[in-house]
Amino acid sequence: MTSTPTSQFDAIATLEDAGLRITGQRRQVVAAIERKGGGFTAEDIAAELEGVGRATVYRTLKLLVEADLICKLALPDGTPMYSASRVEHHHHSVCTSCGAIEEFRDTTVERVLRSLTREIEGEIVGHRMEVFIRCRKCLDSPSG
Amino acid sequence: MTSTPTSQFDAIATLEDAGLRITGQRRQVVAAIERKGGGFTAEDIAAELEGVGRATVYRTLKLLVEADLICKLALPDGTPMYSASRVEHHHHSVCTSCGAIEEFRDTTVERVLRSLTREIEGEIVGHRMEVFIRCRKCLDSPSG
DNA sequence: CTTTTAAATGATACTAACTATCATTAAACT
DNA sequence: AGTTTAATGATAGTTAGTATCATTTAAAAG
Ligand SMILES: [Zn+2]
Ligand SMILES: [Zn+2]
Ligand SMILES: [Zn+2]
Ligand SMILES: [Zn+2]
Repeated sequence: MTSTPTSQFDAIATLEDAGLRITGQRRQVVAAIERKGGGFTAEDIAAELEGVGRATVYRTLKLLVEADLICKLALPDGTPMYSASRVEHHHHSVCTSCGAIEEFRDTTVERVLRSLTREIEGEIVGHRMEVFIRCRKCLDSPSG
Repeated sequence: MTSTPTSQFDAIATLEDAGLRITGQRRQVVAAIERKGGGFTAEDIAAELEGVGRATVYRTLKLLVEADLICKLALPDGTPMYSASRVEHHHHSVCTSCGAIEEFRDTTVERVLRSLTREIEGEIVGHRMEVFIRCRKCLDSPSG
């Protein structure tokens, strides 16, 4: 992995630039996200940060999603997951066995989007693409 | 729209072929889905079919998703929506203003998938792509 | 450095979208 | 028609949030 890890200062600075107050709780949520690797749930964060209320965790995650600092996505069954954004525009691979989430960038996806302009009625305002995988770790594990 | 509408007989026959019992409730859920156009929620169906229990509606929708007769997808904020499948493998356009869902097929998306095999660690088992739009109806409405 | 003030927090209650339990009902096979 | 077993529905429980509102606190003002 050669991408730069998300810096706490970046996330905090972005919130600050948006005119939001930098509270201890928001610092804690951002720090917890940085400690997570691939993907996490809101409840993961809430459980880890006993000193931060559940409502505040959800409120902060929503702010971070709106600021494009994290992504909210769904497993095939709809279970919501969050994932820290490390590169600007990206898509996700999600392991259906262990839930591991990785980002990937692929310009061919964007090229497809441009070709869809002809097929789709209306104005395209965004898109989402998820690739479901069995990750290397899960493939290599004894349970196959 | 030139695609063939989903036939109730198809859905019922598919469930039957899977060894499931054809109950009055399942017929009613399938019929309700056929009456819907673009997209619907589980609660839409439950509210419309007063004679069918909510649990049964959710159970039936799950069966139909598993049989690929309907798709479950999410609005940008994660709100789950269902949409009848009319063509075999497809993706969705979702209007972020009114929630209207349309299917589209695009072979270039599948070509992208093949190219991703080189970029993504692990074995690709599936994918999902949603294009968010403002539909013609919403663009043409007085509120812009 | 205090004071001010509006944003943020947390406890609580509530909602949405399911899921589990289990006694009762009814497909479908004989 | 009788038997069996899947399916149903009422109820309660779970997960992932959102709304309310009294209390706290960040940060701007003095
Ligand atoms: Zn895995
Ligand atoms: Zn993209
Ligand atoms: Zn619309
Ligand atoms: Zn596809």
